[in-house]
Amino acid sequence: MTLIEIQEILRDAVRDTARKEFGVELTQIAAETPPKTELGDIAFPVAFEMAKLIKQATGEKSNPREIAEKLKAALESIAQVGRVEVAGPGYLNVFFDRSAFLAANADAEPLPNSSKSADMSSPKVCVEHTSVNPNKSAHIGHVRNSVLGDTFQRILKATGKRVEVQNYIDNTGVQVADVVVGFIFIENKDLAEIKALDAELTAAGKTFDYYCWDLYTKVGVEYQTNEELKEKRAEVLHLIEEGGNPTAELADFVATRNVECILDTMERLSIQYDLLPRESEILHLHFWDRAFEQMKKLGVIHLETEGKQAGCWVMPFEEHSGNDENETDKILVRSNGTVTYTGKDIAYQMWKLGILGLDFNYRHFHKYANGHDVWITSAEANSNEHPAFGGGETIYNVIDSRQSYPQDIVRKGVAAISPERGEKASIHLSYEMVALSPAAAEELGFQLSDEDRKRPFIEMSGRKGLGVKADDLINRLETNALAEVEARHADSSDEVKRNIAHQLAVGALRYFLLKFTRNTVIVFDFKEALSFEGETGCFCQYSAVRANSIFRKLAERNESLEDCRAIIGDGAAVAELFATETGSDIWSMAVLAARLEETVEQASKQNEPAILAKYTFQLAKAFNLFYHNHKILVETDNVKRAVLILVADMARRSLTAALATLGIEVPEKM
RNA sequence: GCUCCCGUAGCUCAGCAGGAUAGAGCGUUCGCCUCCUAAGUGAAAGGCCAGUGGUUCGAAUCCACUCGGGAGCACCA
Repeated sequence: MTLIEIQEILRDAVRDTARKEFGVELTQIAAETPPKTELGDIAFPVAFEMAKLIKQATGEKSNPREIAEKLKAALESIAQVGRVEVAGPGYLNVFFDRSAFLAANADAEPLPNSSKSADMSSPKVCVEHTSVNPNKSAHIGHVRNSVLGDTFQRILKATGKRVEVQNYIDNTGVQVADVVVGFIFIENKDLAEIKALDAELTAAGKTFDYYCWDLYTKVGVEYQTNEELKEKRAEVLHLIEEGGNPTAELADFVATRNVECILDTMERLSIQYDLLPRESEILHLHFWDRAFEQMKKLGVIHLETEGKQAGCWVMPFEEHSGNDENETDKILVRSNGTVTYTGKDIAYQMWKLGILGLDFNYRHFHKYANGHDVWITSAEANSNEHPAFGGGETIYNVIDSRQSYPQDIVRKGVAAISPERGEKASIHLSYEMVALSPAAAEELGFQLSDEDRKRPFIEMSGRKGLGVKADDLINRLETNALAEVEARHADSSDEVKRNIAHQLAVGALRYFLLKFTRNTVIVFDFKEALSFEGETGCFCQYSAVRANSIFRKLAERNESLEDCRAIIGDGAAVAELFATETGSDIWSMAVLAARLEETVEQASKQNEPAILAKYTFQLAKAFNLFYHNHKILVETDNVKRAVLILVADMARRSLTAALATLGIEVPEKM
């Protein structure tokens, strides 16, 4: 019986007793973890609420402690419960039958639902993340998006959801046009020359996306003084959108090469995708026209005939309070007949939900080293063997909080077209940006104005070339980690050492980005991001590595977990052990390890990966303490030794599963 | 002008379907490797939870207002 199951039984018992004994109907019953193990394993502060409800119903005042006493009797009759205490003004503190719990959970799967995620009958959800404009390399702000999205999809899978991961490619936008302008009009290169340049860069160990990063900045600077060049941008943008011309072909090469580079960067962080939907296909397959038809038919959009918006198709949007300058209605089709970004996004969101009535064509894009396939949309139907994409029950869009307003419009627009699915089918997983401290910006070599220097943080900007590039940071982390590994395991092979350094770098970066809750602005600090000590991914990995080394030693001695279970027998001696002070200490490790499933559920429900990150750290810290306090292998009391081993095993399996859900691997040694 | 987010230890952050003594990490000071990995660990110091008022048996947590800081409100994407 898992912890979640026991909790449900307890809740039911509380609810039944409240109804039978007091005539009170409880809807939600809050269960909390007491601050200390001495105060029990689960606490219900429910008697206070009941006293209030009874007073409302009958007008009679009742004593919370007396209510708690009655509930106590009901809960104590449950098999999994050892005893119940009424504490303080009326807390109901439940203590499990510890030895029975250990026997039932010692070999339990820490995340029992995760296997269901591969089952085609499980509900499907889509998670869109990354979506970096394919005109330059990714920076640390993009990585926050990707790590958040990737971790969240892992959390959803751990709860048994079937997940499709999409990375939207805006390959026809102005950002791509700007780099194309740079190649054609500043560098005077044609497609063949760009391909040659790409080959040169690759041969020199450099990357195309880094080259574009600099070129993009250069174009931005040039625009400030060169009006002629700015006019070229509009021309280029138009040619790209139209397609079927040399400029569009050049742009496609540039965008695709950048996508490949960004996918490489993300793969270094264990981030993979299922599908890359592109804006070019949304245009060429006329997704918007279909959405437009539906919206007109349903009357959720109308043609404005007078006023400032005359000639535009607009969607009423009352919730947004406009002022004199900003209208309250949102324009979806401009007076010149072109569709706005928001309009396209509504059509795309409809496709994701499977209510557009159109589909993309697909072709295979790339096979990852682990065999996973990623597909890309295509205008031509040139592959008939592809998985079914889109049509998710719920859609999670990982997009930073600055886009809350447009996301809100998309959600409301889609809900207007499909009221039965409603707004709840579209979830904006918003997060605050990663910014630079003024000091960090200067460390990167940027000149700041006096005004900027006084600001709490400086926003990163791809246009200005201001940002910490993802690969640079990963490289620095790997270099630092390698030096540490070198110092500890000089005799290992280079390949082993590099692999460990890589795993540590990934752990450090992912944990660093996940420990902050979504609505906290991360003011990037090199020292903190590069740290391997304290509250870091490395700390958690180290804890797991130490745990594994215990079991490596055990295996060398030909001892197994089955032996431990045999030693425990009927559990009478275990119950005696858990009743002592040291036993209580051991118990608290076991019960914390058993809370992983509950924590993952909570992180999923609240759309907050940081909850899992914090738990993982807490678990690692608890294990370090456990490891420090109990010398497991040399323990002479047989029963205690067996219990220590079983609990250590629970902890390391929970820790490993928690880390895996965060996208962090456990190195073989550190 | 309107909307949203943030304000908790010297610094960076958790805690916020109201509940037990407000927690971590970094930094500071003093300790711990004959023993399963010291990337570890013990202890100390450090708090009017921005302010005011309200709701409540009970508020860091909910409500209102005020003050600071940030983001957003396009026929841009």
